[in-house]
Amino acid sequence: MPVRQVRKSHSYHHGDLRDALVASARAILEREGLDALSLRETARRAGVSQAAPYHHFADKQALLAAVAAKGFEELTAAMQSRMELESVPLARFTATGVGYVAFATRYPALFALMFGGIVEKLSSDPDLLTASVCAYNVLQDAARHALSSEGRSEADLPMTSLTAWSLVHGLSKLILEAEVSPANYGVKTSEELAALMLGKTVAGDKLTY
Amino acid sequence: MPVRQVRKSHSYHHGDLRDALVASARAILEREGLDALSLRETARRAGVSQAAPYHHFADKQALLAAVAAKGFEELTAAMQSRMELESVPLARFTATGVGYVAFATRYPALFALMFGGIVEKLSSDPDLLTASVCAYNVLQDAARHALSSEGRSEADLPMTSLTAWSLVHGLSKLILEAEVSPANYGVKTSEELAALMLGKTVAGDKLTY
DNA sequence: TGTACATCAGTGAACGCGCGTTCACTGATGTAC
DNA sequence: TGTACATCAGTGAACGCGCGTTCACTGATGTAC
Repeated sequence: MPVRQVRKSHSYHHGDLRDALVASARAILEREGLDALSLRETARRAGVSQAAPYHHFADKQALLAAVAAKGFEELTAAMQSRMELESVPLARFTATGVGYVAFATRYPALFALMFGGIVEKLSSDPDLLTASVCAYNVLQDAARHALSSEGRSEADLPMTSLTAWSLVHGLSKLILEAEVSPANYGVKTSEELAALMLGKTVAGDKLTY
Repeated sequence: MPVRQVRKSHSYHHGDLRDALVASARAILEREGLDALSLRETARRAGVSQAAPYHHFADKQALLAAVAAKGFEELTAAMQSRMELESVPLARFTATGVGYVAFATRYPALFALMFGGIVEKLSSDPDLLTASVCAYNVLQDAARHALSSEGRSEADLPMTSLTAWSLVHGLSKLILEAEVSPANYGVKTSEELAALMLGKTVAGDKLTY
């Protein structure tokens, strides 16, 4: 006997409305953008009345926080899966960056929600905080291994991580918001551009920052 | 005889409402943030009826575009004034980056307006396009001189500029939106953090990207 | 096994809100004669 | 120099809109007995 009822059709109760609302919000984000993301529209998409979400989220901000947390989980997975394609520490490190840019440019509105200052609860929502810290840790762990494989001091870790994060975060935002186009740099996709840029910061198998 | 009437008090006509509206919008941005920036509130602050702005701007977007254009002019000035404090090409280059971060973190909401995808007319408003291109040119010119002073090929210019831009843009956004704090890196201000980061990408008087 | 009942996830109507924009208007200005 | 008039930057009331949120409610569910 399942603890949680799963999607019984024609039932008065929904089954798993919370997840469905997060999914609806996500769908609106990707199809219509951030401006179109309202609680009412989210409820509409989930086939439920406008008041229903209040049984699962305290307010709109709480829904947004849940969507953002989901985004950070996916970002973590995107970075990890790229990293696992490589074996050399330095290549694994740059792969996390390529994964970051690939995720950002594939889900622009979600990325904007995660980093655009829209979610006010960043630090107060524990799930969201955890998810975002996890994502950062992927990058930082990869940086740690890269540094140690080059015999460099662990004292460099914070700045090396911050520099890498700035590079990929900045590139992502510039592609999304400042009309930077991979085509202007002789490549087709944003991940190729990220790989190209990160490659320039590596000289003779050595990390330059 | 002045072509344009300047601020006659108690006059029915305002004198220079267009500039006053841009200034009001700017003030709202800095004090209350982007969410509080409405056409009505802007008119209120300028001491004028809610319909008055329509004699100077086609719609809200046009006002936003004007504010953003002003922002790019100030960003250009901020980068230039930093650069002019230095004489060595490489130092002048990194100085533009420090100026960029200083501007971004001093005027967070304005910076968000300039780069947050809020202004839809980025490419269609010629003043805005010009202003943003000017800002980019400061950075690119500094990069060109830095490269040439090191005897490197001008072919590297696009990627070097993009890398520098990504670094400073990313750092700015991370400070503003991801709770990155200069204090965690042993410095007090965001410009010190920028200088520290950019310094790490320079090894033995050589640019590493 | 059957029934009473507490629980709680839904409903749908309503609230007040500030917004962007439009409209017919009016007062001030500068200019042609 | 004085006056008629075109121009245009203002006014203030009104429009419709979708929003977040609240409310009393109702139907479905699981459980104690």
